[in-house]
Amino acid sequence: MTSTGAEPTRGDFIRDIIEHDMGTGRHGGRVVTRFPPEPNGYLHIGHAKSICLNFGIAEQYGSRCNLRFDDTNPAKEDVEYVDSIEHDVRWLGFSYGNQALYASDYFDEMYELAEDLVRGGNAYVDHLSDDEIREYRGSLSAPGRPSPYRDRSVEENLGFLRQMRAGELPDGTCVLRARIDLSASNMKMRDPLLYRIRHAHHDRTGDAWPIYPMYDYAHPISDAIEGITHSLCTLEFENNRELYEWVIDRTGVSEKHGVSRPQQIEFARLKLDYTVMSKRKLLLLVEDGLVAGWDDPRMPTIAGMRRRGYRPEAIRAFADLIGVAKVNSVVDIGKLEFCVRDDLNWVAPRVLGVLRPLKVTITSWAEGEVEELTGPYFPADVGKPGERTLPFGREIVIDRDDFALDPPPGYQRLAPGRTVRLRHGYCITCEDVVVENGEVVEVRARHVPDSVGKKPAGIDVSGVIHWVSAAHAVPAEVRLYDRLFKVPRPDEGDGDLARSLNPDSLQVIRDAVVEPSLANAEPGSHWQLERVGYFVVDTEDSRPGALVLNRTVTLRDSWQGAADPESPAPAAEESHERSAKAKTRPPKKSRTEYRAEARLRDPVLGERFATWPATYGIPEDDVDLLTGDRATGDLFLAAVTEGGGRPAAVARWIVNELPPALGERELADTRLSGPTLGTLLSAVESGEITAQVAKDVFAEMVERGADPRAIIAERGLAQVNDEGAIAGIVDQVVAANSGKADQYRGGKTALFGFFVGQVIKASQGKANPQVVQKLVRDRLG
RNA sequence: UCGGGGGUGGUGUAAUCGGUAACACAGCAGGUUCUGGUCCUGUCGUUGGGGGUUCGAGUCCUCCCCCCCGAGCCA
Repeated sequence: MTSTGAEPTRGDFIRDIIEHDMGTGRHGGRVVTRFPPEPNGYLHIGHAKSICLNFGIAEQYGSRCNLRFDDTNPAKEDVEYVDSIEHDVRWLGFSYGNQALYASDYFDEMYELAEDLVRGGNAYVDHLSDDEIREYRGSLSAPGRPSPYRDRSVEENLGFLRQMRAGELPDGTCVLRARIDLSASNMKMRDPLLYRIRHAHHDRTGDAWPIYPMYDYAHPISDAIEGITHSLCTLEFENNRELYEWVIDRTGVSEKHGVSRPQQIEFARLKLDYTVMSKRKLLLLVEDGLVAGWDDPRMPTIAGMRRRGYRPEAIRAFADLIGVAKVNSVVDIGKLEFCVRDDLNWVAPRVLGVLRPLKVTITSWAEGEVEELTGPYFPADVGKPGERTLPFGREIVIDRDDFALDPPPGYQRLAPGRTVRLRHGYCITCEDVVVENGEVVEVRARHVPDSVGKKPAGIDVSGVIHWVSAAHAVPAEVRLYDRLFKVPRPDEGDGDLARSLNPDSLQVIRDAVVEPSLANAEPGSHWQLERVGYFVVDTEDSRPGALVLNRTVTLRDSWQGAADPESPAPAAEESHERSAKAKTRPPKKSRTEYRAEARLRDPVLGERFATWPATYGIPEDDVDLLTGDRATGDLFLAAVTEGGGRPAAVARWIVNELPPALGERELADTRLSGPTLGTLLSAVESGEITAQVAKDVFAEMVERGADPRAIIAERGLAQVNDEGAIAGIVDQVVAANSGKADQYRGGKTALFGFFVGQVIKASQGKANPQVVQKLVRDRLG
């Protein structure tokens, strides 16, 4: 396994859609995406997922992904963020042409289109206050009502809009609203705001604009202007899609630019456990001084992860690992750590460093004598070249954790009387210990002569430990980072972030030492301190002579003796109570209720519902489904009375097979007739054709009103019952899948369905399934 | 007058036409190893629940349950 940066990206539902669009030529074979951050905060790992998705698709199709700043709200935005965002995107390894784009570049065109909307009666200026607008908008379960200003003349509206644009009106005086539908069940369509007045200075347009467009207006237009084909956003914008399409449609902006209309596709945003992802909460951490800044190595920001020592390759591998879907999910942060280790394993040279030094005197080694040992930078399995020298002398230091007076079972380190190997060096045997105030302050040991690179004969070596020559040790400050929060879901509960913080998320060790080869390590360089973890030389605080190392991630530690204080999250007892938010929402009406209402409105349906169970002897559940509308019931009636179908069979077929055959169509829009349905079902019941074939025929009947008899006759679709004929197919299938046949005989009986399926498929659905089953069973015995 | 989107192992994501529930992480058990790392092997599952259609259902029909989103002059 290698670092996964170059591995092929797995398919996902978005790429499926794109593939499909390429096939149908929906966008003229083009794929153009965009990443549209608002410059009001730093990018985090969640954005990284979106960046990898959008830019990854562009790379995959050899096309383009635009970086476009959604700078439509000057009150919240800042150039500081623009710079950091551009830097982060490039650091992740993506490029976006010559320069970043800005929604504000399109303000002129947006305004022109807004006037068009007014002229076309599709927008109006509303003088209601914000409170009134909210009130007039209604609620989730009650329709809104129109503003008294909704029906002013085009001329009046145009006049007000131009006053707004000219800066003649103070903030809040009025707004431009789309004129759609105050009773829409989608709240986003209840005459949404398009422009609001903001006498604010904009970083790019200066004071040129006293009005600014809303997201729902600016976004689709920006996409269209740039010729975006697939506009990917997160799930919470699903309700906005209808409005997105309305704007594209009513402004005609795509047609004006001669491009296909962009389509919005939503996917689930990334959630990670043991961290928070919302910009607001991250800002809170920074402002409250809970972390040292946006680039604090504990932050899930790209800047923070970079400083922590994560490489872009790891982040991209992570994005690839977690995939893209529409399910709200929470990713285990261990997966990120896995990607980081998997990446660093191949790039970080191995060196020795001691975090909590314990002095070891090699009593058998002459004072002042130094031996230059050598050690490769990489283990054999990584197989990269390079080595450095490791001076060894009478006095060395080892980690306190690597010595125990009273070693626990399974301890593979140093203890009184035991021998361990010093990594790349001699084996040493502990023969004495100096204790002061109950604490071991020095270990005295003898070295085993001639044990470098050789197994010492007759001596049991407990393990291998890391060490540094005391005389040559390079002092270092080591910052041990751990997850910022101690609970898996800091977002839940009362939301008091401070109380969920992990008090041990940062531990600073000032008296660590590392081997001399690290003395001039470059800021930003990655190292593995063997047996300790991966580290990066801090880019901000490390100085020549004052090394600062950040722990990027620990090594995987499978030693049970290693006390692991991170107790796994107590499986949050699944509460069967509805969530607080769910309770505030009105209940949905079921389909049963809709059908019942339809029957109340239409006495004919009501009568059918009441009498059919007895008249035709079919289950009430089926009757319910047949009597929710006239067309379905009429079809049933015709199939039974005119087509001679058996009522129960007709009902079952209409209930189970009609909806999928219909797809998006309405029954009334098809040429399906009751009598032909009756004919088809009689053919099935008599054994003339198989159910499988009947479904295919039925699809054509729905599609083009075909006559089942004709299709069956023309194509020779009669059911095949002849054992000899079927046995031939069975033999072919078994021969073609001899490996699977062996597996089956070996006990993998789940393959039975596979073989039956293959045979039936080979017979084009005509083979009698019971006969096929019997023969397959006989043949595979 | 409510509407929209979802539910596959502990976790994330797959599964052509309805036809072997797969891959990875984590866990557990071994093996290799001068890192308790890496690597290798094995092990762990009947798709939220019920009913139905079908020779065969994660996939189709149906009822129920659960979760998420929407009433900013935020994005």
